[in-house]
Amino acid sequence: MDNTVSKLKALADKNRLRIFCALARYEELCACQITELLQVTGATASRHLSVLVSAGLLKSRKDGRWVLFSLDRSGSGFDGILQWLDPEVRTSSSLQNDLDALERITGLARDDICRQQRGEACCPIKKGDYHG
Amino acid sequence: MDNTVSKLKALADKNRLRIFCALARYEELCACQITELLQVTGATASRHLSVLVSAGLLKSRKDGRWVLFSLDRSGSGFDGILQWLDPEVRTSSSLQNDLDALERITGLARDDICRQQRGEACCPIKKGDYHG
DNA sequence: TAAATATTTAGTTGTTTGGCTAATTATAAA
DNA sequence: TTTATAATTAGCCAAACAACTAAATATTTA
Repeated sequence: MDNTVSKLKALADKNRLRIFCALARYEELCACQITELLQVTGATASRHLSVLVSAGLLKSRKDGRWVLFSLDRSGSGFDGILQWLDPEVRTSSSLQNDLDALERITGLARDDICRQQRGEACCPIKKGDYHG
Repeated sequence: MDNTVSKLKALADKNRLRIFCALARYEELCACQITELLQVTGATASRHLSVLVSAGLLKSRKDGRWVLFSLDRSGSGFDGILQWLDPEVRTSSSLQNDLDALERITGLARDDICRQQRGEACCPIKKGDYHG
């Protein structure tokens, strides 16, 4: 039962539910893509992701510098969760907005997302490129 | 979506999940029976119940002095919730304990439950009964 | 090996929450 | 109509939580 409460608590937050729904649509997303979707700091996104992983709803794997997250479908009752959430998701305009945003985000190179999150310009002048 | 988050928040508490599971088994329970089950004050039980009602998971009706609560099965996705929670409930020993407790509680007269909760003895001497 | 960088962890702050007691409301009984 | 009482609301406190910034960790590239 404590396990079930953990899962419910993990999903009972708007931003974490957005993450979960995003991953119901996109097989894998990295931390910086989630950060971009939620429009919060990387630290905040990371903490939300760790809550979902701890609850057994997400799993993660490392790919070089990036960490990729996906749904952990092995948990008991997982299909029930999806069956419950699916109709809610379909009818939520804010979650539809997220899907639009994700289409853009997944179309970008991850480096560019991170660069933008650091507040740098899109195409900074690299050392040696500027011959004034 | 806010609606969905409300439902998840409502269920994401141990005591509220216990209430929900109790009502999945017993068609109707009054506030004092829930209070007895959770072993909290009546005020606390009442607040938990109101959270569940506000989220659209429970409904209530008045029966004289008592208020009876039951699952509100009309909400969208309700079956999905039950399908998810059912296997979790079956395998939880603490929820099984609750079912045992409920068997006892539902076997008592509601007046007796309330009297006990007020800290009175089972069969108090009524005014005029004592001729010392 | 040194510098850059994606992610996580630590530490802080304001808000929410779950419990209690006391006061209030609504119904039943005397 | 007064008293008793089941339930709710108000007000309080400690614990949990979500967000941030800054520091640490791990990996890649120069």
